[in-house]
Amino acid sequence: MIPSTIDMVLWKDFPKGLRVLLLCEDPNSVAETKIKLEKMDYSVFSYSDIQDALEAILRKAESFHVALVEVTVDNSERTFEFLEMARDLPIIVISNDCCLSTTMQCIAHGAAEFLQKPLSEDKLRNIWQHVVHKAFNASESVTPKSLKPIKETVVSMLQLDTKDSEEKIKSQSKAEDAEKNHVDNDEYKTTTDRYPAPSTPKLKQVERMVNDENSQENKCLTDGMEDPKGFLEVRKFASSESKSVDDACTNSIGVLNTNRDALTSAKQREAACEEEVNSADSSRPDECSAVKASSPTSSNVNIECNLQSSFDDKKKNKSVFSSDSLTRGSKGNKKKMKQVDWTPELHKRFVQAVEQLGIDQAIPSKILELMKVEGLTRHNVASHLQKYRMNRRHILLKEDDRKWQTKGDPNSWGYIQRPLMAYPPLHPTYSVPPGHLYAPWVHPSYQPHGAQMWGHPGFHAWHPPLEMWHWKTYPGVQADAWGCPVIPQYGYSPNSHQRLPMNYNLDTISDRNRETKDANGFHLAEEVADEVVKEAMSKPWLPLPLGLKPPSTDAVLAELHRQGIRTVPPCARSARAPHR
DNA sequence: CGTATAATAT
DNA sequence: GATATTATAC
Repeated sequence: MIPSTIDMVLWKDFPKGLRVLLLCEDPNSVAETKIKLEKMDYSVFSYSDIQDALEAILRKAESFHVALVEVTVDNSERTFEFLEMARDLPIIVISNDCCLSTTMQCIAHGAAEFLQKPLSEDKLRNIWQHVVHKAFNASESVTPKSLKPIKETVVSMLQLDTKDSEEKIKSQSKAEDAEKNHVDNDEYKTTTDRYPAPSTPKLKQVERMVNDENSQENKCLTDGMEDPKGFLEVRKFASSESKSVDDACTNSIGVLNTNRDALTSAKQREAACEEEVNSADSSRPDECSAVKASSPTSSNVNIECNLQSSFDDKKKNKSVFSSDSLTRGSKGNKKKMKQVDWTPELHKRFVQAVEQLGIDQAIPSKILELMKVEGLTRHNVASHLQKYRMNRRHILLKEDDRKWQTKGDPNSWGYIQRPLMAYPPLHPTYSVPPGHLYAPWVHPSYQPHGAQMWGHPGFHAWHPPLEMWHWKTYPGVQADAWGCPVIPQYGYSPNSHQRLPMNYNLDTISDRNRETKDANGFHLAEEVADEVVKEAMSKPWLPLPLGLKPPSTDAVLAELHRQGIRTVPPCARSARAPHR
């Protein structure tokens, strides 16, 4: 299963021949930089037009290993778009502009680094580090093909550099073969950790990581895994993108990430590391691990957990060596926790699937099918659906209570308020009071990361428009509301990024969610209305929830009378019991 | 499939 | 120690 990395052909003089996409609108600048880069044996493909560069990337993304892009005050918007389009590549932005806001925005849009011009030789020479970083840290599924050889090369180099590593890796491979269904569970880590400490702990970590990566890659390849890009995008943004390449690569390629931020987030996701040792369920061997493999952070979880353990003995004892996990391993009959982390993205996919089906058609198997998330099981979906429904019910009941409380006083303020809307009217100027009717659900593990990531002192100086983050992370903002439909926001354009100024027919490529929103906007609205009506009909005793106009009292009485019903109990349970 | 409940995390 | 989340049993 594990490809023998030893057989890999080494990339001699590694950075040499690395293919660099260079994009500067100033022709002189392009030429100048190109020459510099070529002196360092990079292969440079230069463009002075964003669209040309974009087309090149989209035509053959794997032609490049890294992109060097100049941003200017004039082209920043388009450059940001470019960054988004080329997210899978490591991108270094260069600029004369040293404004923090610009820098931030570039990084936020996916740039790996922001280099101030003029470009020194040193700066240019080191751009390969970003390639390595990306090769290791991007999720398997979004890693451009061009970066895979990089990883292999680095792996090979590391192996050659360490005498006993090869053996260790073999051992690990065995361990993994034995446990190949559980890529990053406790036993796996425990097993590897049990081996005698090699020369340097850090190298050990790297090797382990490398192995993890390989195994995941293997799985992905053999599974022909689908890559729901929209789903992956955010996590990538939230985790690996934030890592500093300088920290990672300058000292030693091996120390991929030792900064505390990552460790902190590792703490938060420690749960993900803690897994069943002896996952008894062999009926769907690949699925459990595949979920993790399909998540871009999965490898990072491992990395971070490993790093974490080396930094934090207490945690290590708990998460890696705890008797608990060993016991579980021997027994192998306890519940596996957290095979699936319902990240906001995953949840969004879920919600979208549910809505696409309509609430009454939304059964686990169909949702699962629609979600197209590799490795997710029907059980996972069912479980989540259960929670989703309960939440939904809860919300509806609350609203109902409110209505009942005011039912006797049609003129009361509450009653007038009553036409409750699950979503704002399709009007640009309408905004939902946050948490008013339906509190948007934000995954607890998401925001802290973001906060940490941007929590450095300079951050608050530049206040990023909130909408921007929404756009980046939650294109269908409402999609994350529990039990609340995903609502297209017609006419709402938080900032100029939202609507692409460019004529490329590519916008849907980079932002699937926008596409979804636009393409399904009315469809979703219909679904919503449909669902609401069904809900109302199935629970006639409940108040009409969504601003549906109740029939006039006269009309109701007339109809009842027509059906022969003359007296109506105050709380008639069902209008569908028409018999006398 | 849907719900209840156990196991675990926070 | 209550609550939330997820897996699993029914």
